[in-house]
Amino acid sequence: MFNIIFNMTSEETFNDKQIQILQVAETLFAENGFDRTSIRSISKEAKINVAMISYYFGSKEKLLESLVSYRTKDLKFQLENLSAENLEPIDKIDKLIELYINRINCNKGIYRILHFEFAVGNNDIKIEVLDELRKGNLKSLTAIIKEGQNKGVFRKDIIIELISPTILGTFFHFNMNKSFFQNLLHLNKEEQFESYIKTSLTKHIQQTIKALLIYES
Amino acid sequence: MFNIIFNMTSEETFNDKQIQILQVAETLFAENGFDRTSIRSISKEAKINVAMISYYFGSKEKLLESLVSYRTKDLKFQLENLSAENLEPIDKIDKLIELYINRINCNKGIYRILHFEFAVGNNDIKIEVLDELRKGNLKSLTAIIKEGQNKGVFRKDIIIELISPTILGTFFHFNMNKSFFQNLLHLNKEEQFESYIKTSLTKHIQQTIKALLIYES
DNA sequence: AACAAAATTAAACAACTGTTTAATTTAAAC
DNA sequence: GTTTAAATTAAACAGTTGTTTAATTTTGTT
Repeated sequence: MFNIIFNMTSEETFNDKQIQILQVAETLFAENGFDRTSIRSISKEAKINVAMISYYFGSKEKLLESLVSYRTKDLKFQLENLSAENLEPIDKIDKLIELYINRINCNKGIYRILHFEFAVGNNDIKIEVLDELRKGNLKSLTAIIKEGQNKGVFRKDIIIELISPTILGTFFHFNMNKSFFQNLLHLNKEEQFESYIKTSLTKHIQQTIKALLIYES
Repeated sequence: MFNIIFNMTSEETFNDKQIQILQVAETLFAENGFDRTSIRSISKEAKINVAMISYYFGSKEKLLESLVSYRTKDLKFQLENLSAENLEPIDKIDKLIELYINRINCNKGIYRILHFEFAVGNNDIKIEVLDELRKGNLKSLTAIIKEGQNKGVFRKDIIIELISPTILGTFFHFNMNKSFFQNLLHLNKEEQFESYIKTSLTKHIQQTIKALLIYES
């Protein structure tokens, strides 16, 4: 009857209606979380019938999976170019951190969702795309740090695996306690908060990582 | 009739039944998240009637609030004592980080809950206890850093507000991507993972913060 | 124009949600 | 033992949830 193929694992192409739904879902999931977002609110916001979501995606969870693969499609190759660039290792670190933050900041929605929905004991939802992405990131970072170590600029007793938790952890923690820090740092307006991330927070993280890499105790 | 005072802001004392409920709630909230945990499942696990939760705590959200204040009671005082201790600022930083991690690690449940439930745009749930806790933490940290700055040990252009996001963010990010790091660092057994946190991760964070505080660029 | 497939709809469904009710049992005080 | 308040219960309540049905409209093909 309604012969829709739900598991289009290799190459998913979404039509206009599906993309419309995905965009609304992204906004609402990011705003309220997966559980607190009803498919009725999605359908209402997207101005489509509730049944269309089941019709197109199969279920609410499948909708989330589709959303993830829709948004993390081209993300993978972003960092690889950087480590190949003709820059000093320390400047590469600066650029890498800036790239990280900018990238995540521009795709707040999906990263917020990922951060939440896949970190809980939410083992029902498993996405291997995410694992590949993380491993790719680690590889690029390792290349840069090894280069710096060979040049004698970076210390050699660094646990490289713990660098990105510090970068990303700091950023996410700051974002996730947004209202607290808005209040604390008097960043009431959205643009102020955004600006603070792009300048002070980015600089803080760069400073931190560089200090860790260079400082001799 | 059922004259129970729900807003016992200053001094809340819980009876055995309430503590029993709180403990079960903590486990289930941490395992499945706040939304995915029904009060029926709590009541079933705690072997009490559903109505008892409303009876004792007022509502599901109030239960969560009670849980938070129940678990974060004495952290505040531990930190306050630390900054008053007779130690060099740099050793206080070490101790503070160790205290943080140990504390959070021993109370995984509640911190996992906090991390998730209050980070989303979950503005319905507002807990002033949490805000006080964070501000208290910041105050203790500020005291230590200021002391170090006055002694000429720490640099003066540090944004103190961004220190604890780095400490906590790193720790949480590591924990929330547990399975990834277990795989990456070959910490398959639980005790190995725990041990890694207590040694390598703690050391990494201490090293990072100290480097940031001391390093002259 | 006629037909079939796809898209869209309103309504129903069944299960679950947090909370409240009113009745009953337990405990404490006198 | 009686009285009174607290604790506990099963049941009902009112709402929401994700999903499915079956009917209707739209679209594309011949």
